Amino acid sequence: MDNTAYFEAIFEPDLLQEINRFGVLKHFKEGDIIMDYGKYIRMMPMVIKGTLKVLKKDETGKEILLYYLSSNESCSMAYSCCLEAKKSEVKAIAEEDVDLIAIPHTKLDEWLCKYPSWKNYIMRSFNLRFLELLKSIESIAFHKLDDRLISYLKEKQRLSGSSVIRVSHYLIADDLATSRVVISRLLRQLENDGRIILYRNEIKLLSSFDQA
Amino acid sequence: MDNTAYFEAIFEPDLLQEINRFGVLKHFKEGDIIMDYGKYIRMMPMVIKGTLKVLKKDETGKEILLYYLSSNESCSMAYSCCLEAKKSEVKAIAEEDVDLIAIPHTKLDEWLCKYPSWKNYIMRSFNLRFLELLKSIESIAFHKLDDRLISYLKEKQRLSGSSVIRVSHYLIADDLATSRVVISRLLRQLENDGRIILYRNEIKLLSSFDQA
DNA sequence: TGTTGAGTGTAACATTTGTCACCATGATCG
DNA sequence: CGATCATGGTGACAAATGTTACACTCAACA
Repeated sequence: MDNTAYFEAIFEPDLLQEINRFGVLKHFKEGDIIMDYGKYIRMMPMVIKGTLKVLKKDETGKEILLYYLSSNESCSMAYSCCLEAKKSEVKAIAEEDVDLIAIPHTKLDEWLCKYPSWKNYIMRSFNLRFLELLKSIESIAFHKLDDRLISYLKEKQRLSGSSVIRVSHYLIADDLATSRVVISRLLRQLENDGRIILYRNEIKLLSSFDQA
Repeated sequence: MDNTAYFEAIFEPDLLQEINRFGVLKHFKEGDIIMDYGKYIRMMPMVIKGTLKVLKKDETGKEILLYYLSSNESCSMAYSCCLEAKKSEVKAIAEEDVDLIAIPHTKLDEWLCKYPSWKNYIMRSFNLRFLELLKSIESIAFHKLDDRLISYLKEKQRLSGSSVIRVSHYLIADDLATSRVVISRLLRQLENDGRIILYRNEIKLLSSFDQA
């Protein structure tokens, strides 16, 4: 196991041992479905490496991106579902290759009382999830598609660490719950404004992109 | 204190005593602001009586309704904020007269370990809040305004227990983050379809309203 | 080499939602 | 009674987004 430095910094040794003993290390490849609608949730995932995205769909099957989960983050929504063995309302897909530790829900509860650092971690995770969902609502409710597209591209840039983004117009349209034609139209506009350059399956953000 | 039967049913006597000792009973009148943007949160509210609504606003001040909180429900978003003494991202207004018990955050933590029924209550609350936010996202992202208006009216009907809803077009427009003219237009359409009757400050849902 | 499929550009049009302007009505209060 | 204000009805138009249809390019591959 690598990349656990963050956890070593915030958890006491006893807890780390328990995580090692009871947590189940899982690997997913880019595109793998980590959690799907309607499946029962019995574990909470802690992401060690990589990024996954969390989606919600409507009755007709159209999906929208809720947020990303990266290294050291957890999906506490999963935790709150464990209690009553609820079915999932969301889907999670590996955006890149992902390593995560799945913690069984019996331990989640036990550690809550036993380790203050665990309780803090969980509470911070709850708070982060709420904030992400609120951000998502704000974006959908108050911002026009062109703004949302720009935010989307910036987030991709941040996650990949590169200003060249490998993604098709179709995929963007799916994540923003609109159609490909609309996205192509807006991207073309951004290109005309000299903020990006479009290639096949690739978008290059220019230095002028960050304006406004 | 009245209307605490629900809590008596799910909490053990010891915990009820503690709630009585450390919880602060507060009253709000219809329209009172219970929590506002940017204020620090140090308590978690448990609603005893009445209904309050929770809003989020954008930079320009436009607000949108997130969800309602009614009897026996708690805002666990507040709880998760307590840990780091965060500022509120949302506003809460009394929809009708409200009685609630405010629990100081030190006790929140303490009881989590001490009383399993409290932990269950809190976890269920977290889960409910997540589900409400997801419902809100689904509504905004996937449904047209006419559907959202219908859902809004149904929710009002459910909360008031009456098919006569006292509300102005302006208020609906605020809650749905749109303009009065748009709402008036859609309501007129619903009236033409024979599903509602419009009066001043009042909307009557007909029996045909529940269709489709 | 030719075929196939995914990705993209683009026009034309429909629908939904937002905005502005103006008027009408009913409530309140001096 | 008359002034004022909140509420809501309506037309006209603008802007944003959705939809359909079709052409073109590129990569993969038989």
